[in-house]
Amino acid sequence: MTMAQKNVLKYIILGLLAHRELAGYDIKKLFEEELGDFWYSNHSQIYPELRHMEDDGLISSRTELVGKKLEKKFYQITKSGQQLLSAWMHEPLSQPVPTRDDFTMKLYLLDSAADPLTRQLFQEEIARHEEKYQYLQARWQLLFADEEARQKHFGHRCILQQAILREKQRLDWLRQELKNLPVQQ
Amino acid sequence: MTMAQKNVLKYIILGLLAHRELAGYDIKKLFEEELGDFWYSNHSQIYPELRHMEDDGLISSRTELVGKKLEKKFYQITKSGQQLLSAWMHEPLSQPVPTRDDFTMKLYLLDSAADPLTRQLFQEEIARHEEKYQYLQARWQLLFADEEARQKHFGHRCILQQAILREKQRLDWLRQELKNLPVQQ
DNA sequence: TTTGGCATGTAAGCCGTTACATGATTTA
DNA sequence: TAAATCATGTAACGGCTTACATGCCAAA
Repeated sequence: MTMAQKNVLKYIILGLLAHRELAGYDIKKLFEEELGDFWYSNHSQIYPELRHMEDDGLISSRTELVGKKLEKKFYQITKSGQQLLSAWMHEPLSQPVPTRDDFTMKLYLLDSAADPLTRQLFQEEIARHEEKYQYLQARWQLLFADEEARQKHFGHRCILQQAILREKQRLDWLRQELKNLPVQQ
Repeated sequence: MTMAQKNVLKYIILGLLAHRELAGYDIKKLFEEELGDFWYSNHSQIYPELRHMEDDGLISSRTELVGKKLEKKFYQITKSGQQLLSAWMHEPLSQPVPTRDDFTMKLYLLDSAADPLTRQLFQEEIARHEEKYQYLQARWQLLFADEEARQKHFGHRCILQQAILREKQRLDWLRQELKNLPVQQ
């Protein structure tokens, strides 16, 4: 009954192509550079998916020459693709999935707060999220420092801001818990 | 290089068995009732994994009769299993994976805050997280209402508390953003 | 001219979901 | 006695990762 993750990559690609035409490599780059914190797919998944979508008539393509021999294949969304994208955008959100986060699971499996591993685990998790927090803030500065940019790219601003807040909240909680751990000698 | 999620289920099972012996069905129940927000596996994955782990000598088993015919197979962790579990617990945490959350992706793909879909999306996401927030708080009341219980089950208390805070923070942010959306007529 | 990035592809395997399947036991 | 739950299993399939593979182009 749940349905869960039914080829979401397809809709992501449609959504990206709805803004402008892109080649497979461009999509790969978007995942690596701009979207990586929220969605990622390998090129080995992207290229076959694109051809499959073209077979289904959701997208069309044209080939452009880069240099003298290298061909770059740009894809455009079709009417049919736009309809499918719109249908997905209007579909109810799927149920939240388990976090499957290894820190969380290791923490759960610990017997007591006094276990030396506990402190180590918290410290490691803090370092991991501190790094991410810094990285996300740097991206915010880079992308949305000025008011003008904040007006454009509404969706992008939104999700980046939410990600930053999430990291901050998690760091606060982690540091609080670490402080309350029993001291070992 | 990344390694990421290398059969974590195996270690979860080892961690659970480190506390007490369990049958496959018990593990399934734990995922459904106690752990479902953080980890979940279907029984069709659990049972083959258990037999595989027994073949590898990580766990052993004994069979108990329920009623007159029904056999229940209890598994215990072995020395070898304890060693592997400990090694995993000491392993560095894996890198955070992309959220792959459909709300986040839909939001990113929206062109502007003025799109009627935006408001609808926020409202739906709020409802989704409100429900989860209520559910998690009910679980907290049920499990950790009294001080005594809070001392035991350290790990469980920790991750439940963090999950509640996470939902709360997300709800606050969602409501704030919704308030700031341009009004439509 | 060499190195790194551009550009696209195939294939194996793992993890997880869904569905199919069977039968016993307990509870209402 | 019927329905719900206990208890365990197999099989098909899809999504994602990893590895293998090829060749062109731009910049140092």
